[in-house]
Amino acid sequence: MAERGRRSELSRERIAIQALRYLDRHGLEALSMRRLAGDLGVGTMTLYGYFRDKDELLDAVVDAATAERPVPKRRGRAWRPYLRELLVGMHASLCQHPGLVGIRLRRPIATASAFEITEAGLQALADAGLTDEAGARAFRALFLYTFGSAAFHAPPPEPDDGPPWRAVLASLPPARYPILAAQGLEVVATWSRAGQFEHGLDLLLDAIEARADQTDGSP
Amino acid sequence: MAERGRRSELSRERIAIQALRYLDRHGLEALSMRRLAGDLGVGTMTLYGYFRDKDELLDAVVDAATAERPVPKRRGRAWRPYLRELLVGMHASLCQHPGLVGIRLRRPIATASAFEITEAGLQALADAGLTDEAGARAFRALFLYTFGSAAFHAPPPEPDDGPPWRAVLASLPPARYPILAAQGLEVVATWSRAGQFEHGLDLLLDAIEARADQTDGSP
DNA sequence: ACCTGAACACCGTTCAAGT
DNA sequence: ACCTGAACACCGTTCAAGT
Repeated sequence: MAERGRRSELSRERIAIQALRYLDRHGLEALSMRRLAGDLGVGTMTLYGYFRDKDELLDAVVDAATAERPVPKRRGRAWRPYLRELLVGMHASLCQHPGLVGIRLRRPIATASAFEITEAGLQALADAGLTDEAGARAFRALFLYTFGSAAFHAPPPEPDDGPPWRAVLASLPPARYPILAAQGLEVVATWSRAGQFEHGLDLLLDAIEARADQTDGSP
Repeated sequence: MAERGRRSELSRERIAIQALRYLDRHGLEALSMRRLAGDLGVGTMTLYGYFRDKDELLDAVVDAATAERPVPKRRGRAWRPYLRELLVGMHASLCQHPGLVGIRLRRPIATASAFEITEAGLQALADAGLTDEAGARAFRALFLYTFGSAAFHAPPPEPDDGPPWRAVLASLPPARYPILAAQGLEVVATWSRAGQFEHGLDLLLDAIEARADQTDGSP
């Protein structure tokens, strides 16, 4: 009898890709070795033939997501638009796969492919005229801001009962919270509006450019 | 017979403070209802008389940590040094209690006490001359950068086997990673050096100040 | 009123056994 | 070689019972 044929194609990569799909659909909390194995139509312990433990599998999931969106090529662009594209892409990738944030938070990923974006960013900042140290610090700041933005991008899967802030904002005593009591809803709406990430990113790039000009000694 | 007397003082606050201590010592992964109850010398189910579920307990832990470090008073200071102190304090609090990062990441906290720092920050930015929207966006950028910085501050409890990057950095092919292959260790060392957080914070404040001056119309 | 043991439906992982 | 059921030491939470 012809089998479904799923098991015959089992590999580290196939398992990681399926895990990423599971993550996108059900979230990090729901991803267990037992459920992933069931999804793949194999016994739970089969997965341990491909990965030492769950952490090693999650590392492979991060790599699978990284491979999905290669670091863009420079193609002669100026440092600033290129750097901006690097980080907008990283932000989009993390927002597309929100589960990755939790994985990378628990234990920083240090693989060669994870360093590709770092290399590209440092190169761009060197071209901008920053010293090695200023470039390293500036890229780290951009990375941390991008990661923080993605971490707070969406209350993962359940906005069930309306905006969770509304009741709290309405209850703030105006004497102690003059701004939020009056305009809290607008403030919160601004935060989740499109362009918020890019706004902060452009602030950082403004400051980096200003310092680069200073270092250059040009007027 | 005189009991140890621990149970008689049980309250939401006492439980939350003990949970925070447990979190600091053993990390978020290790904190279970069973172990916390054992720590307090009560049965596991006793905790459910004070909190509906674990999430509600974790919210109380965040509040306990927030109460520990009140939002500093303005006391007539200029907007920029004050705003800087607000965020340096938040960063220090998150680094002092690394488990809080994981809690707040899973589900944004929206309590009145969590909004205190927002109110203070928005007030400072209004004094700087930013519009309501620019102030809301700038504060959000500062908050997200600060949170991201704290999230990557320390690989929680185990740097066991030396720097985890060393081997990976040494293996990067210089042709594709010219900067990191040559100076990877210095780059990574710069990231974890004291002052990295403040460096990025000052970049953001520089850009905010520059835009504020522009809005003012002053030369 | 306040507390709690037993039980249920889950985890990740080890081990010894299957083919 | 590759796969896997049973078992172990855990979870959060419900329920019914204790005082």
